[in-house]
Amino acid sequence: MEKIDALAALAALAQDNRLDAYRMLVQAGPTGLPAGEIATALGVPPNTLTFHFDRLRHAALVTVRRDGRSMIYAARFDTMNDLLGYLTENCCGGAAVCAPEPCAKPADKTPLNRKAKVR
Amino acid sequence: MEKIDALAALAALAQDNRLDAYRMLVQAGPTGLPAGEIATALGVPPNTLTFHFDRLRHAALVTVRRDGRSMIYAARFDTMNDLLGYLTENCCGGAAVCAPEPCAKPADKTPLNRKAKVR
DNA sequence: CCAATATTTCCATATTCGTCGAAATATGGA
DNA sequence: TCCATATTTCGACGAATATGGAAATATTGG
Repeated sequence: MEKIDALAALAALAQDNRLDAYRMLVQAGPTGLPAGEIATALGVPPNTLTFHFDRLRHAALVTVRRDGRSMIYAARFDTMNDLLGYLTENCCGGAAVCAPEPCAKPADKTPLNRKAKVR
Repeated sequence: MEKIDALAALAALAQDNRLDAYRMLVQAGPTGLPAGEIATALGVPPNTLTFHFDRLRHAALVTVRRDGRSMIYAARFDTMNDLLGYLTENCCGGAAVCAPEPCAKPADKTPLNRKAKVR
C-alpha cells in the first residue's frame, strides 16, 4: 500500500460517524447492510451518511451494490489489512519489533530497520 | 484503547506532514530527533511543525523533552501498538479473521463475531 | 548582560470538513 | 401511470484545519 492510500484510509476512518458506520459493516460481514439501516442505527440523516460513505468508498474501505431500492454497503477487509500492514511496516518499526510486545528496541542510534521501505 | 483515543490517533496520522514526521521519529527510535532537524528534512517551517507536533502529542503518539535549546521528539510505540490492536479488534472482524489471509468469511447472514466488543 | 540559536506563541488567512434542508433520481408495487 | 420508499445530489452554512509571518520565549556561550 502506498503512502497516499494509507493517508486516505486514515482520514476516512478518523471521523466519528464514519468509524461507527465502518465498524457496523465489519460486523455485518461480506453481506453488508443497506444505507438506511445504518442511518437509523446511528441517528444520522441519510444524505449526511451518503457523504460519509463517499469518503469511505474513495478510500477503498467499502463497496456498494444496489439491491432493489436499497444500496448495500459492505466493508472491504482487504484494504484494512493493507492499512494494518502499512502501519506495521512504516509506523511501528517493523512487525518483528512491534507485534509481540510493547516494543522493546535497541538503545544505540543505528536505525533499527533500514529494510523498511520509505516512500 | 477507547474509541475516542483511536479517533485521535487516526486523525493525527491522517495528514501528510504529520505522517512523515512520525515516520521519521519511528525510524529514529527511542532516542528521538530535535524539532529543527525534522523541520529541515521535511522542508516545513518550524512554527508549522510545532502545530503538527502538538497534534501528535495530544494523540499520545509522541513525547517531548528538552535538550539544551533543542526539543527532542520521540515516537510512542506503545500508542501505535494500541491503535493497531484497536483496528484489528474493532475494524477487522477480529485478529483471527484478518491477520492470516485476505479475510475469508462465512456466507451466511449470522454476524461472524459477536464476541467483538463494540463501544 | 548581550548575541546567537532553537522553538514556540500569536495572529491572520485560505481551504477543507461535517452537517442538513430541499429537491432530484431510482426502484418496486398497486 | 401514480405513489410510496430508498438514496443521492445540490446548495448553503459554521466549524475545524493547515499554513506561515512576526514577535516572544528559553537556552547556551562569550
